[in-house]
Amino acid sequence: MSERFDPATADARWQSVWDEAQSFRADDASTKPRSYVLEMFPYPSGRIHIGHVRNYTMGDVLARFKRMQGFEVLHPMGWDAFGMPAENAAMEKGVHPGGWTRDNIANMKAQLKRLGFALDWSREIATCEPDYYGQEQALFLDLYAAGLVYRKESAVNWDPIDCTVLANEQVIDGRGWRSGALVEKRKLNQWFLKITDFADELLDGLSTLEHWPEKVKLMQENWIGKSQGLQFAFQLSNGASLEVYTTRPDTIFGASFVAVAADHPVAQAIGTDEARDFIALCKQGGTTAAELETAEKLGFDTGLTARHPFTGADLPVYIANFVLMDYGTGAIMAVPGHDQRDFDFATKYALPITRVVAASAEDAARPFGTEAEAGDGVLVNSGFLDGLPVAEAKRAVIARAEAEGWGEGKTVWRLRDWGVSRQRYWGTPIPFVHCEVCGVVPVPKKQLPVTLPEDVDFSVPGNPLDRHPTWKHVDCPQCGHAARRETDTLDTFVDSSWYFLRFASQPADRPFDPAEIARWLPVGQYIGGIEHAILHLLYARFWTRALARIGKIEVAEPFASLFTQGMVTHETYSRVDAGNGQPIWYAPGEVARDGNGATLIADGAPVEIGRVIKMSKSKKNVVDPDEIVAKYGADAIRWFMLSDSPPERDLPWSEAGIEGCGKFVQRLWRLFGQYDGAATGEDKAVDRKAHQTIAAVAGDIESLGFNKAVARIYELTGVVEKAAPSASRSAAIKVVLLLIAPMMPHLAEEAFAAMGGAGLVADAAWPAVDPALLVDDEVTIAIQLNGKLRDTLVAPKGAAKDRLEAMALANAKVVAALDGATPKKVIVVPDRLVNIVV
RNA sequence: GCGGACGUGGCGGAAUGGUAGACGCAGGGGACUUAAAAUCCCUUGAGCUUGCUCGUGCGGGUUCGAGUCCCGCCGUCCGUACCA
Repeated sequence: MSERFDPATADARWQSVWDEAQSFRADDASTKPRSYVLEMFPYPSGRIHIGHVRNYTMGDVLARFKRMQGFEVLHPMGWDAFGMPAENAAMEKGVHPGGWTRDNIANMKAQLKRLGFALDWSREIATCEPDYYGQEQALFLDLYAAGLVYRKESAVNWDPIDCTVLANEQVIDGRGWRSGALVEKRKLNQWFLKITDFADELLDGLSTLEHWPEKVKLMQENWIGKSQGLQFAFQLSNGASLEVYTTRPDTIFGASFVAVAADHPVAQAIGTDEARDFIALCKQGGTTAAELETAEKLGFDTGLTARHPFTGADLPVYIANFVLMDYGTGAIMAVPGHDQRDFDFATKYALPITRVVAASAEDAARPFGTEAEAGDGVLVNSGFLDGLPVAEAKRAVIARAEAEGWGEGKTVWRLRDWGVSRQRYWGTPIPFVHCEVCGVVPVPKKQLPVTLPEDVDFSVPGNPLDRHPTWKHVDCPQCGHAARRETDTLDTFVDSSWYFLRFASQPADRPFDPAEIARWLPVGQYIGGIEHAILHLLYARFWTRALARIGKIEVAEPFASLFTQGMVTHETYSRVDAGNGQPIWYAPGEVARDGNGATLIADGAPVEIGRVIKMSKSKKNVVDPDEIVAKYGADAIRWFMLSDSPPERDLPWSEAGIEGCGKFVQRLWRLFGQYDGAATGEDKAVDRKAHQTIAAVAGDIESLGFNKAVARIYELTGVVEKAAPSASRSAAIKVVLLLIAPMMPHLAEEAFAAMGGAGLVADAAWPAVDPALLVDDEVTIAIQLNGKLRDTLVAPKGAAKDRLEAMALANAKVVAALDGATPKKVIVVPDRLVNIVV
């Protein structure tokens, strides 16, 4: 063997060996047990980011490990290729979104190949290609036929200068990012998917997802937001009635005003100039929840009153900017004492704040501080409800309302239907035609795909499809009259809601073959960022259930096991610009870093080391995976991605860290060079360590605890290095090679070949474990006095409690501490500790 | 605003309610070398009286025993429905 492992030649050599052998091609006809390992596919932004490397390395280790364990593994890769950045590039650089995207895909694919991922490239998908989005259009038509697609008015961010719809991301401090104009809400007729039809299923289904993180399930549960409440009608002073919904019917005696949303019919009907001005005021600003909820609470007194169903009091009716038309009925009864938004509003407009829930009946008159009290307690100042706990009072009010006929208990969901219309070019065209005679007409399936026109103009803001000279002019598929093609495209979340099905099966004439789907799905392990905890993962669950409901597939949940990985972060380097006081950021490559500080290479003067944050172009704290691979090899960067930080947490990138990984690659190479197949003699300690490590690492990989697996491999490596030559040692060297094979596959192949091994490590089996070698026969027992460690003793494993107690009581330190006294109590935990309480 | 998570040495972190700091990085000391690189060995939570005290964001609580469980704070991060 050569002295050093040379990734510059070895990496590419093994990558092409795997390619030619089609080592990672999933065989649909295989009789082996199957394992579908999937990482969230990337948006082709231009370059692979270190975060991608981390995500795909984790998936790769698992995929290779599953292969070693005898599974037929499906481990595919593709491109979430529609989206705004391509249009931005078109506007800024004058390139075509398609050309830009496809160039990026080519570059990023080459980058992924250099990292040696065990991917089945024969199943590669790009969502921007008609063979993918055409099938998506077919599925969309199926959902439409099943009544799960409809149109309704909905608000968007409108830039009044550019006359264009803005994404939330394009609204900065309430202004359009290019024009700087104050953004307003504008209503458009848009396409919706009936995800709310599945609210119950999506909620109940969470309990079947045993291998999902609890936090993600909890977030989805809260997002779906099932609540039981009371819907009831107030009689208004103008003779009309007003339906309101409340989740706190128990607090009804504390209602001091009623509020409606600005686009509620009651508000619209006021008709005075002042009311119109106020409603216009509510239209200012963007559509995000964060913006709506943090905006100053504003109200307009309509002059109407609403009669309280119990007290008969006349409550003022306000139009309020914090009431949402999309939730409940768009109107509320406001109880300032026990809801913070109502409290803020009542304080501002000097409305009464009444206590109706208190810790106890004696507490009924206690004044409020500066906040509402939303907590539990008993009802006070509430007539027939006095003394009841909150939950009972809720039931009592609902029962009374139903008995008297003015209201009913109702389940309401926070989840809203999914608006999928986007007024943009670079997305899946929505396959519909608007005909003056027939109305909205679906494009017949045989005319699919509806493809995007290539000749588009990005020189002015707005949707190029809308102003294209010919594309949108078509004949009605139904009556043949001149008609207009739908120019909205689908939300890119639709593209990512079924790609995992297309990976499993991709016939040319259908979206997928249900039989193949049944064989591969659900995905055994899905890995991606926590930022997708709600939207992407909920939409994908919804699509799967919707396709199941209409009989296309028989899968209920797409992802059996989910893992959310942390971000890759890096220190920031900056200096304050003397001129404008703004920081100037420097890239890691421009900076020389030692143990104490950092200096700018260009002038040798110090720069400030800032916080460790997510890598971002604006802060320049990015590193390019290609440069790292060129310098240290693919295995070193893969090893770094798995080391130290637990995979669900952030991983701070460091030069020192990657250098250490490069050194470890060489250290292993030297160890592998010491392999001697002819060595003889047994070394029980080495055997034991090797087998314990095999079992532990397998468990760690299975549970994606890569950092722990890495630590154990370091330990075993240290033990084997120090051991004297023996057959055990040689066997252990081979064990190390197989354990690191999923993580550092190039090194493993190169060393295996140099040892004279036959075949590929990529096809090797995971080493077998001898259970007899897993247990030690002696354990160290802690001796505690009052829970504090005083000494330890060595005892045979499984020693009886009274024997351990006797050994501990005979301990010199214990004898000294007791000084002849009898201990109050002795707690013995077998194989663990003896705690003597004095 | 709302929902969710996280917080342990100089740094990343380990620890079924049971010996806090495994393993790695960085630091200190040494070996090898003409020298350097590479490699190897030893050492490294803090304090002091050198065998004891204190130590897991802060304040309480439960327990024989709390990094771990409970209550209340503080800080940071993620999501918030048109970023992907």
